[in-house]
Amino acid sequence: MPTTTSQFLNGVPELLVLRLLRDKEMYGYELVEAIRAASNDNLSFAEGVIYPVLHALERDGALSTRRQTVNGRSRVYYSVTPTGKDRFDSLLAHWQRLQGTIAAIVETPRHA
Amino acid sequence: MPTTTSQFLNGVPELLVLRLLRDKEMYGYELVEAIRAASNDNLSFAEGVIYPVLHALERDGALSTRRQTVNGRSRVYYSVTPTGKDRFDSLLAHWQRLQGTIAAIVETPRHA
DNA sequence: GCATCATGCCTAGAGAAACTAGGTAATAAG
DNA sequence: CTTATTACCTAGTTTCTCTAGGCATGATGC
Repeated sequence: MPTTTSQFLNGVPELLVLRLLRDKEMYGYELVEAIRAASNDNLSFAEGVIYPVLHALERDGALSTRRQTVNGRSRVYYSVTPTGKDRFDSLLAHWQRLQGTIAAIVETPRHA
Repeated sequence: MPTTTSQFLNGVPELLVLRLLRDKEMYGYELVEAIRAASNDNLSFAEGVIYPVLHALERDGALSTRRQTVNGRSRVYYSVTPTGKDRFDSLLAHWQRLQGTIAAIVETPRHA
């Protein structure tokens, strides 16, 4: 059974990636730090989590890429496509709906 | 990639099972319906999801069982042990923390 | 000059969990 | 007498996070 840590995280990396990239394009390594910072160190997804998510989203047409070399290191900048925006909207709606449903159940004094 | 349905559900069955059983003991089949009802059909976990969760929680000492035959059909009633209550509390705290973190990020007008 | 660390990319394999798709059996309904 | 409902169960698939690496360049310390 789970260690009670790293629970509930299914789909969260994808949601956050789309959310942060919606504000501005970023490269993978930058995103890893951005998620940590935006969450006040509450959340920390390693590169091994983020890169596959980026690749999958790009494959699905939700992200587009642009390559650029800075200081001799090549970066891959990702930005959100219209498809990606739609995906984020529906993901977010889905999340909020779920969150509301669960809140209603756990906060009920007695079962309905 | 996911169909955007059935996302974010990691750990949710366990959370709801513990929550509903905290109010009153129930048997598996009943729980499946209870989750559907408590969520207004928003959530619907099949028996193939719920039964393994119940077995795992029992194995971990979070649930205790009582067998009873009603109308020739045998039911296995589950109730929450003190261990299970602790588990629910920490699971819930973990969920709420995550929920708050995500809410803060997605609701920020611009990235922090 | 040389080692170590930060930056920046990547993937393979493990592990965990939900989900599908069954199977068994008894009672109730048509 | 056939089908639906109740009630239990599990094996196998899928999907995803996570660990643990590998590769390469530039900066820092000694």
